[in-house]
Amino acid sequence: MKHRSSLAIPRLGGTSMSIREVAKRANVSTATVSRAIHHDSRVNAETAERVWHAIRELNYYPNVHARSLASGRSHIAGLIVSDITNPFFPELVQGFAEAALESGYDTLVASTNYDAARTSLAIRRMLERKADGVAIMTSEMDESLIAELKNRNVPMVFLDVAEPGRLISNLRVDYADGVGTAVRHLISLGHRRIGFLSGPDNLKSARVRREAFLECLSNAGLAIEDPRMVTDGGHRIDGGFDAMQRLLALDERPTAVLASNDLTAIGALRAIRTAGLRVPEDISVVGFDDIQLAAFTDPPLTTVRLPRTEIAERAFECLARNMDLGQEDGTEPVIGTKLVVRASTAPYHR
Amino acid sequence: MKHRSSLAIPRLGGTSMSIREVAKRANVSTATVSRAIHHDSRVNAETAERVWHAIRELNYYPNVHARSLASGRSHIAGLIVSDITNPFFPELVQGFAEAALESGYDTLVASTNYDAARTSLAIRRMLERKADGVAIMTSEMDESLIAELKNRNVPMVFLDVAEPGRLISNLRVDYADGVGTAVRHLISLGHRRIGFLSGPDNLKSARVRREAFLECLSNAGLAIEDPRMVTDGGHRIDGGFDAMQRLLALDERPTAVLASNDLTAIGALRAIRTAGLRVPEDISVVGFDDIQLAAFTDPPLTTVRLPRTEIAERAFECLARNMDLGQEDGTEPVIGTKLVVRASTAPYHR
DNA sequence: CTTATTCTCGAAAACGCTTACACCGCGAGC
DNA sequence: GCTCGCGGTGTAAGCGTTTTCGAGAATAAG
Repeated sequence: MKHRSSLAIPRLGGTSMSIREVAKRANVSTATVSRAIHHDSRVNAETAERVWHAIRELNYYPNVHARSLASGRSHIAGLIVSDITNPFFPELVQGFAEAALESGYDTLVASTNYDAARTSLAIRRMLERKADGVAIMTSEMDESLIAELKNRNVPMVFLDVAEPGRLISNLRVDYADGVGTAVRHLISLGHRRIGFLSGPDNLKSARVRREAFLECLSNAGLAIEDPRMVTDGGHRIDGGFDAMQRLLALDERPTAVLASNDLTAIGALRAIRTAGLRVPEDISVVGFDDIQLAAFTDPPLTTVRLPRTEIAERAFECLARNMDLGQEDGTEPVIGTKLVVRASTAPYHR
Repeated sequence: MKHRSSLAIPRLGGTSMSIREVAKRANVSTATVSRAIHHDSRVNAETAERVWHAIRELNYYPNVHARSLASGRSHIAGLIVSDITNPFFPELVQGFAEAALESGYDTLVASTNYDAARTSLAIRRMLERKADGVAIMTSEMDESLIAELKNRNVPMVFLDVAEPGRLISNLRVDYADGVGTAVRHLISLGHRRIGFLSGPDNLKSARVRREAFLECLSNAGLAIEDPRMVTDGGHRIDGGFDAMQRLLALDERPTAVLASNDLTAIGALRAIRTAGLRVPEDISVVGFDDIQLAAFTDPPLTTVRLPRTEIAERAFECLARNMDLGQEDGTEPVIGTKLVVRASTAPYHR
């Protein structure tokens, strides 16, 4: 028994305190130290205090790898997003990571870049690192991949894509309501020819928004006659720019447009101005998401706020329910939206 | 010896393949399997093939926690940024994570939010997760914290804050050059009264940019007379807005301004327009960073491009040199900048 | 044909923690 | 007076790898 590894070979990482040193110092066994650390009620209060004292004195903190190996829990929460570069996501990541941290979880972020191979790799990483739970905030997700997680009993939470089930939750954003208030806002301003800059068709949430738009319009007796009035802006600035140009080229161009997200709206803003028109005098535009930037476009963008921080927190809550409380059921909280009226919309005139 | 843990208690995570099963399947010892996995040249090619075959058949992948525990290496790279919500960072995170992934590292991101407590916590997390290396892309970093990492021989790389040393690298951005070309650009357009919207004073890089600005101007014989011509925009949109308003209120307002970052410039853009003036006809503005958004402001922003992806890749390279190649020295690559001329600058007239 | 090398490989210790199980007083119940 | 239960604690097995050490076979050298 020639222990003392750290003495033999000064491994990378240097000498690090182990639970044994704490045990020795506190004059107890390693088991008791472990129990004290986990606030196990079975250890005598006095003993526990002695242990904590030693811990502080030695500036000890447990080796997470050993801990994970022994306990089977990694205390890592996975978060998969489509594109961290999209301004929608950083706040989401931040909120999630923060909530996770509060519960003692580290967050492993993966950005799929809308790419199947990367997505698959992302799941693989979650599996390898043995994430205790995974939040999947992207829709490009193969069934087989989530099956892999399901098989291993990894709790999951989705954003608007899956049905809740065992260990699976889903956040449902009330897009219909959001789109509805936006459209009604436009209608109440007197607009009748309203265009829509949709998102990529393979994105469920984008489809939902478009459907909601269409339905809302026909409910108001304004059903779209020209199908070209809804056109794909790809949820990106340049896509929005192009899409808006198409709308402007129409014989009967819209007097107002609703964009499927703010990036698209920003592109539209530029296209309109480039065409020599003014917002909101000539055309009103409303976005969707309310990214931070929306308040600083020119003019400031009227948009439907999608509460990212709330989404993030709810998402982690869902996971925590399964991870910490050991519940097996999934839930489906509804996320509300809110119209933020700024200066890119105005009454229709002329 | 009652092994079969996975049979006894179906732990969370389900039955997971272990190296022993592979060994059994390939008719070798676990040691050989381990060696085969690591492409150890000492294992016979034929045996290795047999092992790999078994691995594929069983869909086996190693338990990272066991691996980390035994090897002392976590294959986790830490990345600490000040604010992931700041559009400057997501690209950085993305680039870093990507580079890391290619070398088999997962990235643990921490956002300090410019807060000392959080920063301290971030370091702690890196320590606990035993990150093999840490990239520190924020300047609010206490000496004592980095000492903690240094003690444990964790390689580090900084962005413009530290001196390189043992296991410590530093990326040096050539701000002087960037600011220089921007100022010369403005001067060549005929501008003589040039204002500066600086960043927060506690940020080293912000100070450097301001100094460079001042020096560059005096080199050109245009030394600033009115100290109010350089004012703090806080590196944020609203800060830039306010700062620009202060500049506009001056008796002799500038005909061009250089902002310490793009966010500030965007705020300035709005302030100028709000004051009823036009960019670039009345005032030219140039930003710094070239965030994605800069191409889509109105007008598109002339700015100094700071290559974030390159920074990210270089940063990881620096760490990898120490982590993988085992070199002990640090380096200090210089990161160049490039002026991107768009439409927010124009010749001075009248 | 023996001895020294080189190749391959296996046994088993070690990594640092968790946890099932055993154990040891000690007051309570009969 | 003896068993029972229980709060507290220690012992040691086990988590799934990596890695040292040495053994055996095969090859090279003498």
